[in-house]
Amino acid sequence: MAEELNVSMSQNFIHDFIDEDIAQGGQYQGMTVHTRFPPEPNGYLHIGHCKALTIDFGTAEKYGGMCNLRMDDTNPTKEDVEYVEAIQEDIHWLGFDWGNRFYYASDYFDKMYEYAVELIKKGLAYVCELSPEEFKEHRGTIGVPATSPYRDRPVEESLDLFERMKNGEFEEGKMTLRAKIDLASGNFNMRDPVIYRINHAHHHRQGDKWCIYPMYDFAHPIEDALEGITHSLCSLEFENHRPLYDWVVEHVSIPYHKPRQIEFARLGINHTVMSKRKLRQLVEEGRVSGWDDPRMPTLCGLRRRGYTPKSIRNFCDRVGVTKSDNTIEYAFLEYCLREDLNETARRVMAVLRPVKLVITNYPAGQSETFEVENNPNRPEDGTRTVTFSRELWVEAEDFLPEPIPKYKRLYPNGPECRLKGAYLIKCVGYETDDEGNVIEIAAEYDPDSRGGNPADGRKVKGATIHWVDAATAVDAEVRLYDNLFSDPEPDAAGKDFLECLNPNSLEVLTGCKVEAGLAEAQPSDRFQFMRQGYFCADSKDSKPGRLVFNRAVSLKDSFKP
RNA sequence: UGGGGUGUAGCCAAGUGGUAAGGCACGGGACUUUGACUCCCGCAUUCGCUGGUUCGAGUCCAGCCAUCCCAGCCA
Repeated sequence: MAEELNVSMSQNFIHDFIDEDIAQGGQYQGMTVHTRFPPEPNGYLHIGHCKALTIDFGTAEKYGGMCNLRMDDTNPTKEDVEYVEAIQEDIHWLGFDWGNRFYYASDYFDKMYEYAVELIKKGLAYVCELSPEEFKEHRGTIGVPATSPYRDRPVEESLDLFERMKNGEFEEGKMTLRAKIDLASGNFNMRDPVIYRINHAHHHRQGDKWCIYPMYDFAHPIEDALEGITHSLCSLEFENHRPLYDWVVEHVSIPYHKPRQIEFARLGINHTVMSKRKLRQLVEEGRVSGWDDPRMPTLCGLRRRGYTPKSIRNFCDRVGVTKSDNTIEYAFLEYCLREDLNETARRVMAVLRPVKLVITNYPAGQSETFEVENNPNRPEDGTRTVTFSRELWVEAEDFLPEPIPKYKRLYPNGPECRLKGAYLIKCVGYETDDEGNVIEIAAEYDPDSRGGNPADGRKVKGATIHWVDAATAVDAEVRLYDNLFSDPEPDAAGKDFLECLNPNSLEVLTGCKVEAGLAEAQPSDRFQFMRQGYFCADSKDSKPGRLVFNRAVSLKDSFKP
C-alpha cells in the first residue's frame, strides 16, 4: 500500500536516535524496531493524527519493523466503540495497515493491576486518601514540595486498601494509588503521581469488571513494554512525562525490555483547529453537521471535501519531523491535493456565475456534439461527449465590456477566443439590463474550426473559454461555506467552500463517473472540484472561481457570494 | 520568580567547525485547446541577541531575550 501511494519517509531526528540505539547495540540489541499508534477512542482522527500515523508506521517500515494499532482506552468515561470503528476505518482509508497487530490497552488491565501490587510490595506505591480538593492543597507549588499524610503507611495496609479499592468498597475520589517518587521534584509529574483512580464506570469493552482504572502515565509504558515496542513516539507535551515513563519501566518487572519514548512536535495548520476538544465542541454545539462536516480537519471531513489519501500522506511526509512548534500554511495542504488531483482527476466543465452567450451565426434549433478528453495527462481516461448549440452559458468574468490590461477573453472587437473543444468565436456585442448588468453576450463562430482547430491552422490570440450548452444544462444545488473554523469561531481569513448538495447529479452533469473530479486552479480564483461534489474555493478576493461541467450548472439562485 | 523544550526567509525545513539545500507562498517571463499544468528567472551577505574560543562559528562556550509545555483522580 505504501508503495502504491508512493510516499516515503525521509531521514529525521527520530531516525538519528534510533540509528544511535542500533549502533550502540544497547538495550534494543537483537530487537526489530517496533512502534505503535495509540489513539484514545474518544473522538475521530484528524489530519494531525495522520502526521503521527506517518511517523509511527513510517519509522517502523524504514527499519523493517512493525507498527501496532492500539486503542488507549484507560478512561471509560470518555470512550466509545463508535470511535474505535471510525478510527480503524480512517486509518485504512489512508492506506496504513496494522495487519493483525490490533490491541486494546484495556486487555492489559489484569497485568497492570499485578504490577501495581508489585510496586506497593516494593514500597514504591501507596494508597492515598486525600480527596481531590485536599490533593490540590497538598500538591505544593514551585519551590514548595507536595505532602501526603499517607505516604509512609505500611505496605500491608496499602495492599489491603488497594484490593478493596478494586473490589468496589470505596466511592470515587475517596482514595488513589500513588507512586512514591519525589514530592519535591521540579517536575510535578514526579510528585508522587496518581497511578490508579476509582471510577465506577462502565467500560466499553471490560463492562463492569473494573472500578479502578490505571492512569496514562502508569499504563502507557506497560502497554509499550508488553507489546515489545522499542520506540514509543509521541508528541511534545509528553516530554515532561518521560521521567515517569522511564521510572515505571524501571521499577516494574515487565518480562521484555525497556522501550524508549521520543517526542516530536505535533502538526499545526492555520485557518483551522487541531484539537480534539475543540472539534468535539463544534460537533456538540451543532456548529457543524458532524465529525465529517466538510469544514472539519478530521480525516472523514477531509475525505468528504475531496482530499485523497495520497495527498494527505504526502503532506504529512513533507511537513517534516522536528521538535519545534510549527504552523503549516493551509496553502501547502492545498498544493499537495492539487498535485495529486492534477494527475488523476477527470476534467469537466461547469459555470458558476453564468451569463448567456449567443452564437449569432449558428442556426437556431441546431445542435451537435463534441468529444472532449477527460484528462489531458491521461489519454487512457478517454473522452466525454458534450452538446453544443446556439445558446451557451459562460462564466460572467469571461466577458468585459471594456478590456483591462492583459485581458485575453471576450469583449467587443476583442481577440478570437476558443470555446474549449468546440469552435473559435469572436465577440460582436452584448446586452445589458436596466441597471447596466451584462445579461447577454453576442459572438460569431468560425464554422471551419470544429473541435477548436481552425482550418487554416492560425494561432488563437484569446483564451480558451469553458462553456456549457444552455439547452441541456443541469442545475446543481449548492451551499456556500464561508470558512473553516478556527478557535472555534469562524475564521474570517479562512477559505470558502462550495458544497454541491446533489452530488448524484455529478454523474449526469459530467457524463462520466466522477472519482476525484477536477482540479481547476487559476491564479486569481483557484477552484478544486473534488470527490463527492465539494468545491473548494481559495481566492484572494473571496470570490469563487470557476467550475466547468460539460453541461450547465446554473447557480444563479442558489449561489450568493 | 521551579522543571522541561524550541528559536535558520512570510510558512515549513536541511545543515553536526570550512564559507546558508529543498519545498510552499510570492514576483517576473516562456509555453499552453483549463489564465491550470510544465518550464525558466528572482526571492536570508546571514542563522533570536550579545560577547567569547578559532585561521575560520548557523554549528563550540557564556550570558541574555523570545516562545511553547507542566501544578487532571484526562490522554
